[in-house]
Amino acid sequence: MLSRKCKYAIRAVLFLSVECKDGCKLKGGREISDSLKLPHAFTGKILQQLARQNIISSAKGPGGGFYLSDDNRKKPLIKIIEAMGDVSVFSSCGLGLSKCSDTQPCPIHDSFKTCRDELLQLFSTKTISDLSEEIVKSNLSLVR
Amino acid sequence: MLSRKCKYAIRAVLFLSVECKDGCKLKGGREISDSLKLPHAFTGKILQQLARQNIISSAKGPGGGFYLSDDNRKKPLIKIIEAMGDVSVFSSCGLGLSKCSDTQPCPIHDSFKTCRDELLQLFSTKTISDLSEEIVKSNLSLVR
DNA sequence: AAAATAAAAGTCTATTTAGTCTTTTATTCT
DNA sequence: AGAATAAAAGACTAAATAGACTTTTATTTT
Repeated sequence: MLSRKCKYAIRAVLFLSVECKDGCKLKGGREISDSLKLPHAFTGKILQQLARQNIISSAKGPGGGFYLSDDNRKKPLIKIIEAMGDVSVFSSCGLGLSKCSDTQPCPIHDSFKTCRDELLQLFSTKTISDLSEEIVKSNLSLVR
Repeated sequence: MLSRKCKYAIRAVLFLSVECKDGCKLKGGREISDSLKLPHAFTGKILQQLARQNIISSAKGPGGGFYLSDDNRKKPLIKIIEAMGDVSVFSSCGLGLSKCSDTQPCPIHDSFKTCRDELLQLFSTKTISDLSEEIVKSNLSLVR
C-alpha cells in the first residue's frame, strides 16, 4: 500500500507524539530508530525530510533532536503521506490505467474507488494528536 | 497497491477473456501487449508465468498463442494476484508491523483492516467471466 | 523433412526504492 | 574561544522491481 519509507515516517511521527508529550523533551534520531527498530541512517533521512516539510520540528546541537509543536500535532496523517510522496495511491486506478475515471471506468473502478476513498477518509480525518491519544489510551503498538 | 506486474497481468487476462470468447481464437503475446500498450517482452514473461500456474492456457507453434479455457474463466481475480505474488497486501499491516493483529493492533488497525477486507472481498468474488461480461456490457476500458 | 511460427526459458540491463557513510553546519556547555 | 553534540546535507551502495534480448522447444504448414 504505502512505501516502507512512508510507513516508517508515520511510525516515527506517532512515536514522537506519544513520547515527548507536554514536558516536550526532544528525541534524537538514534533513539527514535532504536525504539522503533528501524535502520537508523535511513530513519535520519526521513526525519530530516519531515522536518524540512514542517511535519515535525527539530533542534540542532547538544540536547537537540526532534519534537512536535502544537501546530505539528494538529495535522492529519495524510500530510505525512504527502510529504513522503505516496499520496497518489489514493487517486490512481486499481489496474494502473491513467485515464480511468467515473466517466471512463476500468472494470473494477466503482468498488475499488469506494475502498480507496474510505482509506483516504481515514488518513485525512485522523490527526496525529487523535492517534496519539488512542495509542496511550489503548496501549497500541508502533514496533514490530 | 498492486505491483505493475500484477496490474498488467489482470489486464492481460481480462483482455483475453473478452477477445477470445466462444470461437476461442488464440491471441499471440505480441497482439496482447500491443493492444494493451504494454512492454511486449515483459508482458511475455507475465503471460508465461500465468500459463505455468494455470491461470491462462497456451499453445505453441503457428496459430498458437494464449487463451482461456472454461476452467480458467471461472477463477476469481485473486488467483491472478496470488500467481503474481502480490497477495500479502491483503493481510499485512498498514504501518508495516509484522505482529499487528486484532489482539495487538497498530494505531490504524481497525479501519485499515476493514478497507483491506473489502478489497479482498472484491477480488475474491469477481471472477474473470463476471468481469468479462461487465466489460462487454458496459464497454469498460482496459487500455490507458 | 524442412521452414516457419510462437511460446518457454534463461540471461542480461535499467530504474526505483531502500539504505549507508562521510562531511558540514548550528547550538550548547565548559 | 574551544570541545562536544546532534541535525542537515550530500554522495555513495544494495536490493528489488521492471523490462529487454537471445536461445531453445514444441507445433504446424508446405
